[in-house]
Amino acid sequence: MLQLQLVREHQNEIIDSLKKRNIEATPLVEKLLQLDEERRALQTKLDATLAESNKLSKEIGGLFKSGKPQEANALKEKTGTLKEESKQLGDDLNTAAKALQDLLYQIPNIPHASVPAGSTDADNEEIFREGDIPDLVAGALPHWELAKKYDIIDFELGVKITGAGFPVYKGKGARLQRALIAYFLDKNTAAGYTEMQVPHLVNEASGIGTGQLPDKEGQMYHVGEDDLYLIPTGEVPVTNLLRGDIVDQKDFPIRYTAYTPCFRREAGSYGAHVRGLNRLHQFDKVEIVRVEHPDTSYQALDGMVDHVKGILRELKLPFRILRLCGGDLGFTAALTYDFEVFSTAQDRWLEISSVSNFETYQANRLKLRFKDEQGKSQLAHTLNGSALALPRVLAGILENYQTEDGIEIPEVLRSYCGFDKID
RNA sequence: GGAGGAAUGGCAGAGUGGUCGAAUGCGGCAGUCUUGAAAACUGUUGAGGGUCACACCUCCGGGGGUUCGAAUCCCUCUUCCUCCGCCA
Repeated sequence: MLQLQLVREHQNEIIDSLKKRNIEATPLVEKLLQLDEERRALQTKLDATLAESNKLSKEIGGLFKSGKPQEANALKEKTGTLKEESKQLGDDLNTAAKALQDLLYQIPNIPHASVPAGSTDADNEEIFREGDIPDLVAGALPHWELAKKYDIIDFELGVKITGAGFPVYKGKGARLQRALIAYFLDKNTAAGYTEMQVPHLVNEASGIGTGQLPDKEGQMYHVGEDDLYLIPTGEVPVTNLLRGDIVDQKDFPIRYTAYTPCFRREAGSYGAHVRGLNRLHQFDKVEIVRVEHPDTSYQALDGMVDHVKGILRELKLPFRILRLCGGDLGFTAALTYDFEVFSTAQDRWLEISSVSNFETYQANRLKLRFKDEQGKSQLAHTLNGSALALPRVLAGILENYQTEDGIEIPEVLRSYCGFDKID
């Protein structure tokens, strides 16, 4: 959520920036500022009314004490009208504040200056590429064929017990999953991230804090009876650990990592490009989250990008990094880098990590602040990224490491797996 | 799931209808003393709105009510604790 004061002071810059998202925000912003003025006018009026009635109450108390009940009762009459007035003003204020809030929820984050204009993923800007695309044997298979051939992932079995998009990992496939999780967590903790285990269901306040709610309910599984949501990403519970906190500046950087399963309804996405592990309702991910001082958050973002690079290098997977264009940028992000691994057998790039700076957008909803040198509270910056999402990394490994007599396990994972080949 | 108790500032903990945004202690910050530190002493120390700055307003778990006036009384929800039941 944008800060109102910022909108007031930089109305035109904000409208300009939002054009990168292909949003004509002028009417929205104008309405917002108008509501804001209304709200403040109401607040001022209400405050004055309350001030007067507070004053009268004190006088009445004094009169009763000094034994002048008639005079006190005369004053009581007056407070009656004030009470009605303040009740009405209070209701109006709530209505205005609610309308303001609703509108504020509809405005996405302002893209960072470096975000390229554009409308689709075709407009994303490739900023880095590394790794050799392997020459595969003739008849190389996509991962869903490999999964069947070596009996390591069973999609049909998942359909039987739950539905499409809930795969069952078997034998060496299951072990490889566990190995990847352990390996990622080890890499992240070695880089200074504190490992956390967090709930996989969250309440409404958490969903609002990181921006999944309101409006994006449809993407999450909702447990109606208890009004809880299955997390679509570890970002939600991990970032919300600090909701409502005022942290000490000395605590920066705050760095967390967590493994969680992720649950996504993915309503309406079907077709050939979602085969196999490419798009699932339940998948595993290791997330990294940072809370930073505004002055250093972009350095932190670069650090996260380098960290993910390092992991992909060790795994020896060919990858590229994209700077997302305005049209492809998530609602709450100011700047996002996507990592994609090239899947040779599918002959396409697979997104395996997304690293973003949300600046104060989430922090404003979370009320996540810190004390600056002057002792004043300021909103912190929040960032997060995948390090990494498992299914497509697995797909990339299976497809790029296949040989005629089995799938090689990347060097760095062998000690975690306890085997060096799937055959 | 059943019965009872509780929820106050960073923490502990007073406060049962008026002058209480709230005693006191600890912690934090600043200072005095000291070569320096500790101790001791002095001062200071919640958040939000609003204002050029004040004034002023709101907040004692959340919501609603009673009252001229609520941290304090009533209703309700949530959470925590104790006991019972169940249980990995």
